Amino acid sequence: MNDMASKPAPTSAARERILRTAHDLFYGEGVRATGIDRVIADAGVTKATFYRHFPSKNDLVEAFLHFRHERWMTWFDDALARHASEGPMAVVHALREWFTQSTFRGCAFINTVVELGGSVPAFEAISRGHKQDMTDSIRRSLPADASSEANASAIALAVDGAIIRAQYTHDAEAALLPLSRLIQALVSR
Amino acid sequence: MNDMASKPAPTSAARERILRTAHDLFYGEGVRATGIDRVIADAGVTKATFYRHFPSKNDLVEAFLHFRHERWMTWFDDALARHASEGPMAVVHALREWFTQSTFRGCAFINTVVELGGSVPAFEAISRGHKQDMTDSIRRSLPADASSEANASAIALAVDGAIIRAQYTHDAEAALLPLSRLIQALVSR
DNA sequence: AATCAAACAGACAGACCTGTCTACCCTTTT
DNA sequence: AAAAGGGTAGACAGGTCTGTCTGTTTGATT
Repeated sequence: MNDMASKPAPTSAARERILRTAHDLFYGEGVRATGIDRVIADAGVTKATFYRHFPSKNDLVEAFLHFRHERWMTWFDDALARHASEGPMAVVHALREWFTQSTFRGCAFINTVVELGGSVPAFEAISRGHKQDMTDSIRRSLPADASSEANASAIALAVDGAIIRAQYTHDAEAALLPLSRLIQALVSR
Repeated sequence: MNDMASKPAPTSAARERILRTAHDLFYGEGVRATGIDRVIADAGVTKATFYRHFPSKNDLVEAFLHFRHERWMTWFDDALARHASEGPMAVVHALREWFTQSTFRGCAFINTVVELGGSVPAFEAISRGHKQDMTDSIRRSLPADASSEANASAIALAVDGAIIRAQYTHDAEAALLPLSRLIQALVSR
């Protein structure tokens, strides 16, 4: 007997379309600014189908954050590897790729925490996990010595500052230049 | 003759109450999360009175940002002066005062830009002005040499990162420790 | 061929949001 | 005394939001 009969398919064409559509809208225009109806219309599904896969909007937001995490970390690790020859400056060159994209609108995790405040603690926890993973990636890109842990944490903090600055100035270099200065100072002590 | 007859009083008890109420709600719960009705109820005025002073919600948000700017910069300059004996670390001690307040919920300007996206360019411009003034205050707290300008810009970027980290970790020291490390590295080259 | 899950189609409820409008009151100024 | 500005009180319009519901069609498995 199968007592999982009530669960929808864990994966399906409709579910994928909903998730990808939600990703583009939530990231590009904001979670709060994007209504469920808009996701449904753009994904080309119906309300019943949508609610079969995602019982509430919060469930969709959570799926969006996980999806975004996978996507972003894969890109970030790859970009750091491609710029490994730049040493500790690899992160600056990686971020430049991101900041200059026309779709850039800051960090999805920071944005979501700011937009929804502390009203959904689960989102904050997911965001902390994301930032921890980002910090670990940065640490792995540094020479492994006694200070790499603390340096990675400091660089990650500066990266968040750079993301925010790129977001409100719409100027990648205005964010990357001070970031370079900070990293340079940190690793050349 | 008085051709300003149609303008409401530039200052009045009701207007002050609306603005202070809006400040607490907009900062504490978010601009988007706070409805006009809530501001009106908490301020103890009526809708007609509210709309006499602020023709639209956006007008109130703009007044809120100016009010917040005055309030925050006054505190920040004072805090930097009080911790001047700490040298370049003054900013860390100043921020500790803020981060440990129970009402701390990040930077009102970053939050507003993130919440409303680019939908209201005026808010982005006000936020850039605020960050410029913050950077200038930081610069004035540093020894005036050839690198103070660039250092202030870098520290301001790190401060934004620290604000964000304090906001999503709810842990002041988790933000202040890496910030200290960055500043220390920067000024001790 | 029968069955069943998944998707389609779209009406509907109930809440909340911004902003308008009518009517009355009180205080200050003229 | 009268006029006028700022306030109280609250109904109302028109839109948007999340989420529920009824019923139909399609397609794959059995």
